[in-house]
Formats: sequence, structure tokens, C-alpha cells
Amino acid sequence: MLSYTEENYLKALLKLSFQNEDRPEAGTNEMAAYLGVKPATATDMLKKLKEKDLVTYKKYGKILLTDIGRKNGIAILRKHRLWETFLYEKLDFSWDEVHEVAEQLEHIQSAKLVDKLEEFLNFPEFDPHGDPIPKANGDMPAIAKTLLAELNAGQNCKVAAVKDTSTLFLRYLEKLKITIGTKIKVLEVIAFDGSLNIQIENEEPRSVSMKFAESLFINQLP
Amino acid sequence: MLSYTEENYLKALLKLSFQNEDRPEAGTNEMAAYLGVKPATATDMLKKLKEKDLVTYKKYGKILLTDIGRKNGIAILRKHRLWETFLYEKLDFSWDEVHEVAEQLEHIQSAKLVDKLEEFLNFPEFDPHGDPIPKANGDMPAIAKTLLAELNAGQNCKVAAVKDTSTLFLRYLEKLKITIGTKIKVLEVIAFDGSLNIQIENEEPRSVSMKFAESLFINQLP
DNA sequence: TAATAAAGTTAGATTAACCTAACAAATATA
DNA sequence: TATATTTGTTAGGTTAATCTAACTTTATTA
Repeated sequence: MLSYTEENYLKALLKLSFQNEDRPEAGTNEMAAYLGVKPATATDMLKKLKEKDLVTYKKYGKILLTDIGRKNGIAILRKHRLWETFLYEKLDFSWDEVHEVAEQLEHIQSAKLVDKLEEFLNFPEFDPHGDPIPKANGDMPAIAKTLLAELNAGQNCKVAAVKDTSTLFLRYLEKLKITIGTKIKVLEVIAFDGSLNIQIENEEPRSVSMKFAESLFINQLP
Repeated sequence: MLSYTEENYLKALLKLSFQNEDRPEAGTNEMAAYLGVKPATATDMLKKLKEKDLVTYKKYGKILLTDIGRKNGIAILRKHRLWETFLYEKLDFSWDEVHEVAEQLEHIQSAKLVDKLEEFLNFPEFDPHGDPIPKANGDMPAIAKTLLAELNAGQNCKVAAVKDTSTLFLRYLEKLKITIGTKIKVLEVIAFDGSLNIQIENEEPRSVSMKFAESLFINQLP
């Protein structure tokens, strides 16, 4: 049985490994920063996780999840995303409110609860932020990894997921009436500052910054 | 903010105060036994709770909840019973499975979550065991406190709640097709051993033990 | 009421998760 | 490549919640 804290370390490592697709390992400071603890604390915990065969760890080396560690991390991510979906769909929580509560709910221990919750929600594939929900066996739908910023003028796409899940960004999206699935057409790319002119569904064209375009994952449309 | 453990002590004290209607206070050993810790541990924690003004406590004296302590305890009970209702009604958990998971869920911190959950469940008054669910303001429907064992031959009643929530008892009730609201008629009281002959709804009459009759709270019917 | 039993407390340890401060290794840069 | 910077580790300490063992107070009973 893993402690609340151990679970958080595994989840952090998993998230960091997604963030750098080609580099699935992380460093001590990186993990500490992500978890809001001091590096010394992370060192201690990583040694402990190594003892439990959940991560590979060597002094001054990079950290990787073992297969068991990965399996556990994915189970937590699954719970997190199912709870987010529940909060959003059944309890009318907004996009930016779900995360904080799901951080707590993801640590509830009950295999039956997770599976029943999934069934109750009708086996959703994606959470409210568009991130894929792992199945009970650990399978996970492919992650969209094209950013809006990578498109050229004239191309069409559908919003697949948010890269930035900060409240500020999510509120801004709400204001622009952008949710998962919203269609966007790129009208023009401004070379000067990387900003885009886009058309959201059939609304009036508007401009968004490069920072904005780098925060949205999309699926291209023909 | 209360710790997980502090919350459990408050809830325990509240539960013990319900168990002895006329004696709302508890002793150190009693609490320790209830919580599964050693008396020395309970002593330490009670001192801490006293510092926080959640209980009244004096060396070698009985323990009582303060108003603040009671308020907090009721908030936890509210969460516990709402989650039990959710598990039972929405996720198809059985009578005897809900408690364990609700023990974990009751510690999730989010006022919005509790209130939204209550709304989602349609403001239930009683949990799956028939126990009253406190409202957001702390109000609580009256508790049925007549036992089936107190009735005489010829009297009718409706099952209001279970006094014993052990798996063994709940499973037995299921077998007898007794749930909250089931009508029972007392046909005969056997003076020898306190057992009863009863009719459950319109089933064949059957005998139940005194122990059984002392484990069910009922509301009398005319 | 004196002896015994039950209930409750204290002191001193332990464990998990955290910290600070000082140090060591690895990496980047002048 | 020597030095500076970044990254990571170690040692020693803190806090919350637990324990055991010894002790004290209160309650029961012979």
C-alpha cells in the first residue's frame, strides 16, 4: 500500500515524463519544484521509492519510473481524471475548479469505486481538459500533441486538450467560448510576434497571442 | 484546518454521544478503543483538541464536545452520510460496502463539493442505513430510537434505521428482504427468550431473536 | 474502609514527511 | 581546462501521530 505522499511522487514523475515526450526521466530538483518540497526532501523520498522498486534512482542520476511505478502512477491518473469528469459533468463544477478537489479524491482507495465511477460516467475517454483517461488495464487513448501554434494560415482544427490548465487560461477560454471539440480556423499567422488571427466556430475573427496558441492542443481537420 | 486524525476524534466523540443519549460525554479508553489506538495516544490528542477549543477536557475527567467541536463533527457526519448515499444509490454499492469507502471520502475538503453532492442526490434526509443526514446548517431530522424489541404483539411498524451496521447483520437483513421502510407486524413475543414472531410485509411469519429485535430501529404505525 | 481493579497519564521512543545548512558532484562557460 | 554555476546529497533537526512501560488517580468491591 502506498502513502498519499508516495502516490504524489509517482504521479509527478509520470506527468513530467509526459511533458518531455522524448525524455521520460526527471531530476531531483525538477521533482521537488513540481511537488512544492525542498530537494533534500525529494532525495529522501526517491531513495524510499527505489527501495520499493517503484523508480530507478542512482546518486546524481536521473529518475525513471519502473514498470510497477508506472502502473501505479497511471492508476492514480485514472482516478484523478475520472473524478474530474464526475465533478464537471455531474456536479456542475467549472473547468478550473475540478483539479483541486480531484487532487484529494484521487487518493481514495477502492478498486470497486473507480470502476463503478467509470461505469456511472459511461466510460469517458477524455477528462474535461481533454486529457485521455487511462482504462482499468492501463491503456490510454493517444494524446493530441499538435499545438495550435504549429498550424499555418488556412488550416482547420478541433480543440483536443489544454496544455496550460491554469485558472487564468481556463477562464479566458470560457470567455472565448472555447471548450474541447470547438472548431477553429487559422486565418493568418503574424510572423512578427507569432500571434494568430483565428475564427472560433462561426464567430467574428479575432487575434490571439503566440502564448495562447502554444497552450492549446488540437487535432487537425481536412 | 483540522487534520484527518483530528476529524476522526471529533466524529468518534459525536458518535459516542449519540450512542448514549443521556450521557453525551466519553472517556479516554472508550475513545481509544473506538478509534483503534492506545489510551496514551488518545490522551495526547485530547489535550491537543482542548487547546483548539474543540473539546472540554480535564485530567481524569470525562470528555465533551464544545459547540465548535460539535459543529465540526456534524459537518463530517454530513459528508459521511451523503457519500454513503451516493455510493448506494448511484454506484450500486451494497448496504454493507458503503461505510469503509465513506470513511475516506468524508475527509475531502471542499464546501462546494458537499453541497453540490447533496443537490445531486436530491437532498436526501436519510442515508442507506436509515440514519439522518445533517443539513448544511447543522440541523438533523429526528432519530428514530424505538427498537423493534420494544413492541408488543399486534403492533405494526416500519423499519427506520439499523442500530447494528455490521456486515453480518446487514447481510442477514438482505436475506430477509428487509430494507429501510419495510413494514413489519409483531405477531407474538416469546417471554422465555425475548424472541419475536413477525410478519415482514406480506411474507410468511417467521421468528427472529431478541438480539435481532434489539438491532433495528423502527417507527410505530397505527 | 482498605484492597483491588479499572481508567487515565506521563515519559521516552519511533516513523513519515518535512526542513535548513553545509557540502559534493556534474555541467556550463569564460 | 579551470572556474563558476547548477544540481543533488548528507547530516542533523522538527512535528504529528503513534507506541510501550511505568506510574497515578478514580471507582468498585469484599
